[in-house]
Amino acid sequence: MKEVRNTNQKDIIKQVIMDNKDHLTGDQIYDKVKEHMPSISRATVFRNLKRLVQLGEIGHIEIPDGADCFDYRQHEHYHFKCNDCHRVFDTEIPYDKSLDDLNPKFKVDHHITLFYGTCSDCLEKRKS
Amino acid sequence: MKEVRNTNQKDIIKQVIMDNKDHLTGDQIYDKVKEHMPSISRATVFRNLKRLVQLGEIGHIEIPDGADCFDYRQHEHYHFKCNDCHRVFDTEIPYDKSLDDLNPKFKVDHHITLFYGTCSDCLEKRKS
DNA sequence: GTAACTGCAAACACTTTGCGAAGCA
DNA sequence: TGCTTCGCAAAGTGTTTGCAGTTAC
Repeated sequence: MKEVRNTNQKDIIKQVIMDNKDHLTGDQIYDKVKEHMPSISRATVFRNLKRLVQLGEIGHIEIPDGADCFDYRQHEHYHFKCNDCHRVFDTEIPYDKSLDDLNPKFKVDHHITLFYGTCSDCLEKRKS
Repeated sequence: MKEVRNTNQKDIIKQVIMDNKDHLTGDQIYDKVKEHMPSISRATVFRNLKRLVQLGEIGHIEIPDGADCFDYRQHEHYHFKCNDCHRVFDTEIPYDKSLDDLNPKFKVDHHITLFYGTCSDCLEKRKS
């Protein structure tokens, strides 16, 4: 088992994610972390995000088009992505683990569902 | 309305997708098309794939990690991606359009669901 | 004829990697 | 001390774009 060390940069990255209720991309996290530690490098952010996901300390949202997102939530849930502003939101739809067992051909580990459409903010903007 | 022209390269790209029952990435399609037309450029392949998707002539599978795939079928369905060989397969699970209406906060257009796990081929290989 | 399409190369967004230096246990 | 992590720059992957020349209608 590989030893895991605590570093300042890791703490700050974690803090940024915890403090932020949005879903941030790696790059957005990098920008925010740099406010607290201007010398940090992008590679360090991505490396730590990967480690934190593996440790189960943060959640990872896989997005087909564009950058993957990270959030503080642990339990699985579905997401919605706005085609206009490209932001990612949580949905209220409950995660249905039983779907994984519907496929006899594969040994399914988990699944993701992503809804596409227009968020309320962008619907508003479109009217005006 | 913009005029759409038929070109040789577009026909070949379409043919490659129709002939192939797998789910190919843009790059894989490029490789196959080049067998028939060595002078074709990658940009042309991607441009035509995009057009064909917009015209509804081919399907587009959005994959979070790695390259997007294209296939010949029109109707929506879910996919499975093997974590070992990274191939993408169709699932038998019926597309549930009604999920789109469960979210009052957003105007949902469509959704994708992607299952992750191990395909039967890779399960076999793992045993040996 | 003229708009759409092509090939090329360069740019792009996001992420990973190699390497020597720094720092935690 | 020794292994993890860091910062930097460079590479990698998948895709798009700008442009000048070519082609379909």
